[in-house]
Amino acid sequence: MALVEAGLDLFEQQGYEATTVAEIARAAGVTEMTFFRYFPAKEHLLLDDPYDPELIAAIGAQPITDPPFLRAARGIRAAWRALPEPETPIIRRRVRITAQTPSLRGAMWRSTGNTEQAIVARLVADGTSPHVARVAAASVLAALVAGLFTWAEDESASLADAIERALDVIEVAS
Amino acid sequence: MALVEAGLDLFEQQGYEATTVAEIARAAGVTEMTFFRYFPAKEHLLLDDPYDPELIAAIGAQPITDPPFLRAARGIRAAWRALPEPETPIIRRRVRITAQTPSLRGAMWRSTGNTEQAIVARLVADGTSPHVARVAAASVLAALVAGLFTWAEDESASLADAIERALDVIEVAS
DNA sequence: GCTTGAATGTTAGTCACTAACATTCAAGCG
DNA sequence: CGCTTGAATGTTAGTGACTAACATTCAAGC
Repeated sequence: MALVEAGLDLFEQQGYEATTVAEIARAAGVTEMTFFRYFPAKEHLLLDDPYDPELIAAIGAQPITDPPFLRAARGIRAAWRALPEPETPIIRRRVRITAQTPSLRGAMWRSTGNTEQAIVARLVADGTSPHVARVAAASVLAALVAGLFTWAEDESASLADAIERALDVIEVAS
Repeated sequence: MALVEAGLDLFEQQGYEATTVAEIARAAGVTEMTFFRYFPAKEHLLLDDPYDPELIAAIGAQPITDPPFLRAARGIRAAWRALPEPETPIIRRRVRITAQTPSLRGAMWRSTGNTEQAIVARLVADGTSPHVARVAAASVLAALVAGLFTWAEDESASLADAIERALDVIEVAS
């Protein structure tokens, strides 16, 4: 989509906040109104939601004898290992812009809400108490996001490696 | 401050998004402009930033032989144990509204950015690599926030206990 | 050729937030 | 006691994200 192209270019040149939706629309040869028909908000040019179903399944497949926090971390690890490396160049640009823009970091966190809910539901269904599940889900997702952000800024790393290394940090007991 | 009172009341009655800054100002007998002189944004009625210095010191005091993730978690635990229980009723109302409003959850995450930076800096100064430090800080803070949210909705718990229980979840190796 | 439906445009409005300028009013000083 | 000054507040006008109602274009498909 031309809007994504235009948006990424402008964000990189001028910064996210300094770039106007009208500007992006104009650069894509289209009206502001049209922008909002494709994306519900400016931030959705950059935020895409990921692979929930695989993630949840992988968490469910962890040995139930492990504590919930470890099941969540190892589930995410397994799910990412199984995933094909996606078209990283665009993703990297998006994540990099997100990592550098405070308001987008917040938006990203908000947008992982669904994933968080899903992980909590999975853990609770396996017998974990809700408040434990919430902490485990939030904390593991935070690690994942931190890994993503680091990856975006470090040109040399592969996505899969970055995620694995992030999970290593929190799986202290492994 | 009358604005905080008015804001909390209105948010609880109508929800955060449905409440207008002008409304809050009017309820406090003041102008919209005045609101923005006291708070840089609507969300700052609810978000206050906490006890960074104590936190950082406590993390620095952990035995350097522990992995960074554990040092961060145990530092936060120690810092909170040492803190007096603050005027919880208002804090609980604020956190509850925040927990229930997606955009505020995002804002909260963004506003912990400073704390996160500070923790990262402390860990890095103690010899941890930046990317490991980032993951540890993000993940531990996520657990803390999740604990806060759970506490806000569970009338029976004490703040300190809620935090301790949240940290228990991620300190699997303890 | 005509109809219909999807994509796009237009206009007008709301709300958060900013900037420039004006007003009030209560010390504090000569 | 009048004057000055400075802080708190108000006024006006604007920008930018986003919404809603309505109009237009235009390319199938009959």
